[in-house]
Amino acid sequence: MAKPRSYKLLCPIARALDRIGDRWTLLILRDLHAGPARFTDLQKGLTGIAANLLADRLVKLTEDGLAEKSDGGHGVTTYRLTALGERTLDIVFELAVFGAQFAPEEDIVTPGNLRTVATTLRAAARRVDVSELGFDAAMVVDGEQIRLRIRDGKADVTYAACPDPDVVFSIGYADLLGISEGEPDTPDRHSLETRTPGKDTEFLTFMSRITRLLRDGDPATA
Amino acid sequence: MAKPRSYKLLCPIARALDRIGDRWTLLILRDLHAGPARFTDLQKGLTGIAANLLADRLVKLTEDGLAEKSDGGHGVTTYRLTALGERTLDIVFELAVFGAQFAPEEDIVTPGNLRTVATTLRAAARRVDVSELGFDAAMVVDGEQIRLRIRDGKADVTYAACPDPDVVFSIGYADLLGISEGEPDTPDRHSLETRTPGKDTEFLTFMSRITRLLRDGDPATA
DNA sequence: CGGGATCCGTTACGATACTG
DNA sequence: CAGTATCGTAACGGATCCCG
Repeated sequence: MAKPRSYKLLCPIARALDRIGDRWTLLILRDLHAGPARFTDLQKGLTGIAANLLADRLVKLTEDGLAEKSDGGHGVTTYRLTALGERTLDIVFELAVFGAQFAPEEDIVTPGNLRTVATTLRAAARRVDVSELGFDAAMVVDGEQIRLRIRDGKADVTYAACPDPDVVFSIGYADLLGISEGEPDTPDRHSLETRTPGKDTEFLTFMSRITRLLRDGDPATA
Repeated sequence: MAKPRSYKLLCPIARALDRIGDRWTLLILRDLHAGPARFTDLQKGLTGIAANLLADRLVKLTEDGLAEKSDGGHGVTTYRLTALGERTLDIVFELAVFGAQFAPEEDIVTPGNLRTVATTLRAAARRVDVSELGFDAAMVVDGEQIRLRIRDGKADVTYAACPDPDVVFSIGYADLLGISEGEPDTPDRHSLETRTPGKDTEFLTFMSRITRLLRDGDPATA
């Protein structure tokens, strides 16, 4: 890599932007927060970022110690965040809260996968109190599975299938976003299947805290 | 303005980046968080951003409702954040915490003013408990004045002179950053002048909370 | 002098094609 | 599948000029 543009300022904000301020970089981090991903997974989730750009960004993220190659098993290589890279989750979360205020463009392109949803949920879940909750939920958004595992006061959200879930929650992407941005939820916008009695209530409690946090941006009011 | 690049994604993170993801934009917001600024103030604080870029960015920020022109008095026009623009402070703060972990470049360029310092302090101050504190402090960093006004549980930090301060705290920019990033403070790195007896202790309490927050990124431990 | 607009060379981006 | 190579286009960066 030739040395890229840098602000060369002492300011910590500029130092951060030198690492993650390039176009696409924060969206790549967003998708990586959903769990390890292959090159092609990332390319799909980012709606057709040019392959050379994705390659460049992954090299830079690796050089800066935010991401690394890992063995995904079966001979495939995956990329995943390092401990340093994980620390961008708070930035990503604040961006999500801020961005939710704006109306989407007219001509939306739909992404090839919904890693983005898992990341937004993960970021929000880390900020709400789940101390009295415990369940495994499969969240099915437009047919794609997101695994929510709540236990011991910690929430783990990953873009992956959830084996043996307590509840299965199905919803469309547009409905989910709308609800988390303040639109009223109605029974026809989602379906909830309970496999372990009582866990549905816990799940709904969790979801209501998440959506309130995303709407208000402030854990204190959630 | 011709329509600029846009991710055109439904994802709230992408919607945020469509507004503030362009190069320089977040640094402009950073400087605006320190208070209303003239075109030239911004140009100085950003170490010589090209004038056309700054003009473009200000137009876009205005169109998107994040900033607006205002009358700075004496016939000068200034730019300031709107209520919507103010909401980027959490993003800027998370960037500062994240960026503080990285060593600065070898060949640093020094900015024409230290608005950046006021913003970082402002963002951090908003997250620490100041309920039992109350003072007006003039913070002099490399000769530039930052006003800290703490009262009624709220902290207001602005890049401006502070008339009649309770304490005057002087320090160099590099020292201030170093201390807030974990280096030990020593008496020779700063000077503290007390004009209202007792307020120096309050000020030092405040500063220790701020630096701990910036170092750890977590208010709970501060 | 502050607040830009214009011009132009350089760099980064984006789309497509191609390769191990 | 996981990238590399090429190339046209758009954005950036520096300089200069303009206007009140």
